[in-house]
Amino acid sequence: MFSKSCEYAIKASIFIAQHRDGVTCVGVKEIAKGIQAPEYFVAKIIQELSRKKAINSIKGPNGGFCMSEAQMKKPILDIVVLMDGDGLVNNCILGLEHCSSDNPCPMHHEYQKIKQSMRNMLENNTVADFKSLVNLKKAVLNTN
Amino acid sequence: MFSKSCEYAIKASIFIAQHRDGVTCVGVKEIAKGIQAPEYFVAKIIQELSRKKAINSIKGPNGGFCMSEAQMKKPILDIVVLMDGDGLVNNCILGLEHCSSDNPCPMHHEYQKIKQSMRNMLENNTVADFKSLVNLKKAVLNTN
DNA sequence: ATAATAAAAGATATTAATGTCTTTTATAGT
DNA sequence: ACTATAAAAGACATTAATATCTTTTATTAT
Repeated sequence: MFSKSCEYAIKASIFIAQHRDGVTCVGVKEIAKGIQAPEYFVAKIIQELSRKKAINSIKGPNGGFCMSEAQMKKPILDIVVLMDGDGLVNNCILGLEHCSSDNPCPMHHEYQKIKQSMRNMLENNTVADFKSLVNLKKAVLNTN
Repeated sequence: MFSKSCEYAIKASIFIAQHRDGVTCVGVKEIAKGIQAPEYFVAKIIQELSRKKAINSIKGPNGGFCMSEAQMKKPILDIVVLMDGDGLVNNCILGLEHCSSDNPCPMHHEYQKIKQSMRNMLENNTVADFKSLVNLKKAVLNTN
C-alpha cells in the first residue's frame, strides 16, 4: 500500500502536529522513538518533508520540527503524494499504462470504487484530524 | 498496491484461463507477450503458481500452462495471497504490529471500510470472471 | 569568539524486488 | 534410442528501497 517511507512520514507528521504547543519543537530522536522507526531513516524523511514545506524545521539548540496550523490542515493525501507520488489514487491496479473506462483492465470497474474511496479518505482527512484522535487517546502511533 | 510479481501473476492467470480450449496449453513466450511482461520473469512467476497448484504445467513438446475449471473458479484473492501474502487485506495501513478497533492507529476506522471492500472485491471475483471480460472484449490485458 | 546543539547534506551499507541467462529434467514424436 | 521442445531449477545481475554513519552548516547560549 504505502512505502515504509510514506508510513513513517505520515506517522511523523501526526507526531509533530501532536507535540505542537506553539513554542517548542520536537527533535528527530523523539520523533523516531514516538513512532517506533529507525532514527536516521526518519531523519532523512522529515528532512524531505521539510524541504517540501510540509513541515518546518529549526536548526541549532532547541531546534527541531514543527507545523503551522495551515500545514496541519493539509489532507494526508499531500504527504502521501510527496513520498509515494499519486500512483495509489491514479494508476491502474494491474499496472496498465493506459487503463480507463474506455479501455479498461479486467479489474478496472471493480477497482474504481475502491480507488475513489481511498482518494476520498486521503483527501478528506487532515493531519490535524488524526492528531486529534491521538491527543484524545482514541488512537496510537506505536505499539508500546 | 500489488507487487510487480503479483500484477504479472494475475494477468498471466487470466491469460492462461482465456486461452484454455480444453486441448492445448499456452507457453511462457506467448503469455509474456500477451501480458507485455518480461519473459524470464514471467517464467519464474508462473512456475511458482504451478508449484502452488494455482495453474497446471506440462513439460515437453506441445507443453505449456493451463487451468482446470476448478482453478479458474478460484477468487483472485488466492493469486494475490500466493504472491504477496495477505497483508493487503489484513495489515494496518500504517504498519502497526497490533492495530485493531480496540487499539487503533489514527487511520484505522477510516481504512477499515476500504480494506473490507478490497477484500470483498478480491474474494468475489474469480479468474474466470475476469477471463470472461477479456474474451468478450470488454477488457484488455495489455496496451497494444 | 567559543562551545554545544541539532538539522542538512552527503556517503556508504544492506536488503528485497525485479529482471536475465544457463543448465537440467521431463516428454513427445520420429 | 535419438532429437527437439518446453518447463524446472539454479545462478547471476541490476535496481530500488530501506537503513546507517559521517561531515557540514546554522543557531543558540555562554
